[in-house]
Amino acid sequence: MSESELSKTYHPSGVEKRLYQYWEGRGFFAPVMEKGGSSYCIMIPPPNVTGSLHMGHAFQDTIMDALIRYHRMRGDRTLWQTGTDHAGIATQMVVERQLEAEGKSRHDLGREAFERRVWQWKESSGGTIVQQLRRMGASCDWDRERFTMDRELSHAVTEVFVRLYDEGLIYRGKRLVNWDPVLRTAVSDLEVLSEKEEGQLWHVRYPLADGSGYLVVATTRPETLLGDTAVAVHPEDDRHISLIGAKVILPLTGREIPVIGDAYVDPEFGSGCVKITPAHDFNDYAVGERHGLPVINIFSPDASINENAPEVYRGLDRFAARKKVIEDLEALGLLDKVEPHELMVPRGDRTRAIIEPLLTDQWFVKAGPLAEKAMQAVTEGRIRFVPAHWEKTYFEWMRNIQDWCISRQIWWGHRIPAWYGPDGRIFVCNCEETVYELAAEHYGAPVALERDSDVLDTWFSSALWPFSTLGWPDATLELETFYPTNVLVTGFDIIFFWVARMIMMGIEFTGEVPFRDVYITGLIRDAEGNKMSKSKGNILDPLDLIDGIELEALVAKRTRDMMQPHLAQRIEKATRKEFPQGIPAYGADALRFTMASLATQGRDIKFDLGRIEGYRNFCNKLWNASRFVLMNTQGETNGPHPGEEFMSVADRWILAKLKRVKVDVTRALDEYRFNDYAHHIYQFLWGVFCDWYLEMVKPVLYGEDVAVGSKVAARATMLGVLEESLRLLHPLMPFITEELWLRVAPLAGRSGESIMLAAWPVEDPLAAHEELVEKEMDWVISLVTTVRTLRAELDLPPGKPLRMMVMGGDEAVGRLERQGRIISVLARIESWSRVGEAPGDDHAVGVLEDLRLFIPLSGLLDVEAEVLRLRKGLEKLEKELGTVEKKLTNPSFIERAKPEVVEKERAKEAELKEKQFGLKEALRRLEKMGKAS
RNA sequence: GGGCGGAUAGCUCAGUUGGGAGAGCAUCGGCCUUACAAGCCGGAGGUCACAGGUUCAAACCCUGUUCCGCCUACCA
Repeated sequence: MSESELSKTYHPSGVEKRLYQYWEGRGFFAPVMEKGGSSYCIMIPPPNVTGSLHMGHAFQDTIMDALIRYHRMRGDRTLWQTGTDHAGIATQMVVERQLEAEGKSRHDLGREAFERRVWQWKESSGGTIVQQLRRMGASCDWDRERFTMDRELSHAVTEVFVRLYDEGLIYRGKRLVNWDPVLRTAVSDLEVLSEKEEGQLWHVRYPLADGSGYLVVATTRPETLLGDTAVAVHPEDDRHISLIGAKVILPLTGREIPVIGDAYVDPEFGSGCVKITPAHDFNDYAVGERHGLPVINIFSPDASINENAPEVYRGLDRFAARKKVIEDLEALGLLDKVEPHELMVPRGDRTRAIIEPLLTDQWFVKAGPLAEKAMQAVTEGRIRFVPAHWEKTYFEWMRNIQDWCISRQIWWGHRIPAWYGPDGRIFVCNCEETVYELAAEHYGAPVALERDSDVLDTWFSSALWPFSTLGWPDATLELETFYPTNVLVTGFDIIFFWVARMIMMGIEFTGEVPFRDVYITGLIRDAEGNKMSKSKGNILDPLDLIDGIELEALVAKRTRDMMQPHLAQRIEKATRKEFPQGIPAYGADALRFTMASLATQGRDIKFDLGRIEGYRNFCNKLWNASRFVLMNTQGETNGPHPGEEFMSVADRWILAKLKRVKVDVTRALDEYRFNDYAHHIYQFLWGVFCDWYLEMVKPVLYGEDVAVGSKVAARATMLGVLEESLRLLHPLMPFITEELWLRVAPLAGRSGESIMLAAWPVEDPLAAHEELVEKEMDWVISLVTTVRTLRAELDLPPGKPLRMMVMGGDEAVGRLERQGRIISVLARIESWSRVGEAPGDDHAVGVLEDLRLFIPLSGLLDVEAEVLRLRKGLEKLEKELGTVEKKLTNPSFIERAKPEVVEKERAKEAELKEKQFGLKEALRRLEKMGKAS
């Protein structure tokens, strides 16, 4: 490849798709099963098949891919198991909406045809998110992609259901459950979101049956009055205690219901009397059980009033019924008063419909025994949360765990493997043929069975994901190799939905935890800290950050398909203001690097476009540094290495720094400190390699009097360091590192088809002589910086060569002598000389440790300004010296602090004093001079 | 009500076992220096929310307070 192929700036669009196709086509993502040694596996949290990639995915996928690529490079048998989730309710809703557009309902099709239709939809439109994952550079093993409705996974689901049923851990029962009247299905309590809303509190008079007056009860849901079966008061409430046992007439129905005493009532609230509706409130249900109250269900599955209510209300929707009940009460003079009242309203997370507690037959998983073992796994350290504090959340929920309602009254999902005999007897079996045999055996003759029409909660199959995808219940090689998996990367919002349930199921069915570590990520928010949501119009699409998007397209995208069209205008305005130029294409690597650099443990993330721009620039920096290296090595002799004696101190120094960054980066990855990983490699490549080393190497490369061996050594070092750095960066920036590595590696004497298959750099500790080299060059850098600062402060043109005089100890002067060439180039020192005493005319003074620098200004020195500058420096220094001396004069510090700390302070004091002396000396002379003139 | 988290530079945030307050962005000054203006060089900027305590030493440990988030349960 010729250097002309590297453009002056990095253009990710020309690189990413090509390289991804290369990797995928060559099968680089699949684990090498024959290989021995350790294995490494991550299960992707299967995204909804209906979904598209959002920032949360981009974040988590970056982290997973970085870990996967890192371990693959370390030589582990590495599997990133991918796939999607059938998302029962969401998917059914999507397809029903399509049918609706054709003027049909799912009932017109019938169950089987509807299921076929969903499969069709899945084949044609379900692949969006997995294609988007590829754009992120995700190195999942696509040949092993799974879908929770696949035959093998469905088999695992049935198997688990049957075993749990046989163990008595699954049961069917009539219970009050959360009912979504729009979907007409039960949902679990986790799928209900309660939010504060403005409502009203109606105070209703309930006449006493003996005609002696009335009680007032307050309610936020007057329509449920029709199902009341008691009025409760607190048993120690003096105002009402005499009424316990009395009867009241339930308005509008004429039913007589008792007044009961129950400590559930808060005497302080309202009138101290509560209406009890066991069929439509979870608390009331409990009260009803305690007092043996009848349960009157007044709602149909669509939440309209049923035949248990007086005829005038029947068929009314619950909101219409409320209106009529209020009107009727008012007409009867039974409405005492109405107050505004803030209350928590439960809504379905999919439909936003108000959830209704409803008494129905459902299937439940008995959670207690499973939770017990799942908690143990964490207390015993077999599972570790990162950051650790999330285990508190986990325990909190596990301790209060409720039985899990797993049946859903929808069509899309795993059908419950239960059949009912003619007498209602339940047969649960993993095989449809066998179940008829079982029934025949039971009844003594073949009978017709009816299969339960419900399907299972999607999370039921997700809970099995870590082992069902590996072939369970068969004892497969994959299961043996990769289970338990190493780490689960996910958001805290599904710790309950998914993480806890995977742990319960994993332990129950494999005897092993499903994963060792759980890395919990924060939530990605917008720049203002708001949650990203369609209705707020503040969503950023990861693909738009990669590819860029024009303003008009962005506006159109954000305002399309709005649930509340009136918000569109505001969103458009905000979008135009925030992105007046649209969004530029930053590339996948910049996005990934940004995600990692923001991934600090245990905090939400405000996504800042400034960051991604900065990391796009970093890509460009790396690109150009590589361009520089290639320009200076292509067609040149870069090896064999001529031997250590030809290596410059700069060469040795950069190798020492590389050793350090290898250790830092590896540790950061091992500890899930992705921000540290990003920071260290960024700092090394930009702040050390580019800013210093490449500048130091230029005089060697370009110098005419430099030995050939030195030039070869410099080129070899430059190539070697770049090549290893690319490998260190690869897990985070797969594309640009591959593109560069394929050109750099051969020059560095490495071969290989891909950087993703290259070995992770070996870490080894710094030797003593390397630390000395490091120290010397660090000192050189300080010196160069001191001169540059002097220049800037004295307004000396950056390009103007300077003469310099120095006064100081032998070590400093020795360093100066050894590194004179580098210093003269980097600091633009034309010549320097050592002097025994400070020069007598006007010189600017700089101090570095015990070394004093004098820059002659040939009559240009502004004495007053110089005095001011030095005083300022002195002031700052003496402040620092003060705190150090305070410590050292404190006897208890000397006595009680660790010796190395005391030593450090002493050294610091000495260093500061040297510098103080230098500055004072300079000031004294200047002030004398000032007076003289 | 219960639980969890947060408050550090103008902004967004790091800060590992207690031991010299950091980064990026923004800002100011100077540079088109032969890899890179998506760049280079330099500077300024902090009462680590507040009040106590422990310690030779506290951004960090303990107690309390204020404010801000999130989760969870709710008073009908």
